[in-house]
Amino acid sequence: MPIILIMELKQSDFFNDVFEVVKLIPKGRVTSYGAIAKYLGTARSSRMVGYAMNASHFADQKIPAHRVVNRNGLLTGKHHFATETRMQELLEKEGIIVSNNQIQNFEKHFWDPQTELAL
DNA sequence: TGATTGACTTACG
DNA sequence: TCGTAAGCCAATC
Repeated sequence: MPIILIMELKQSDFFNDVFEVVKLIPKGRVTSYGAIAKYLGTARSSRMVGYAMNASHFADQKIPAHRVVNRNGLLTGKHHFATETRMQELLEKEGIIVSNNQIQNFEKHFWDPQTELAL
C-alpha cells in the first residue's frame, strides 16, 4: 500500500472516525457496524462502516477489525481477512466463543460506543 | 458523467 | 415470522 493512498484515505473524516471508534473497542468485546454508524450520527450509513473496515487493512494495522461484526453477531467480514479462520481465531484468543460464523453470547460481549463512550 | 456495488440496517407488507 | 425494498455514501467501472 503506497503512502499516497493511505493519505488519501485519511482525507475521509468518516473513515477516520470509524477507525478511532474501532480502536477504542476493549479486548474481548465486540460491536456492530450499525452501532458505530449510529455513534457517528449516521445510523443509515452502516455500509460505509463496513467499507471503512475494508480500508482499515491498508490504513492502520492496529485496527481490530475482527471486533466488528454485523448486528446479529455474524462474522460477515471474515472473507476480508488473510484467511477465513483468522477472524475467528483472533476473537477466540480474546475469550469470545465463535461457532458457525456467529459470536456466542453476542449480547454479553456487545460493546455499544454510544453507551460506553457516553456522548 | 452516470450506473453499479457493497464487511449493513431498518421499515413495511 | 419472513421476504423485499429503500436508504446511506464512497469507490469502482
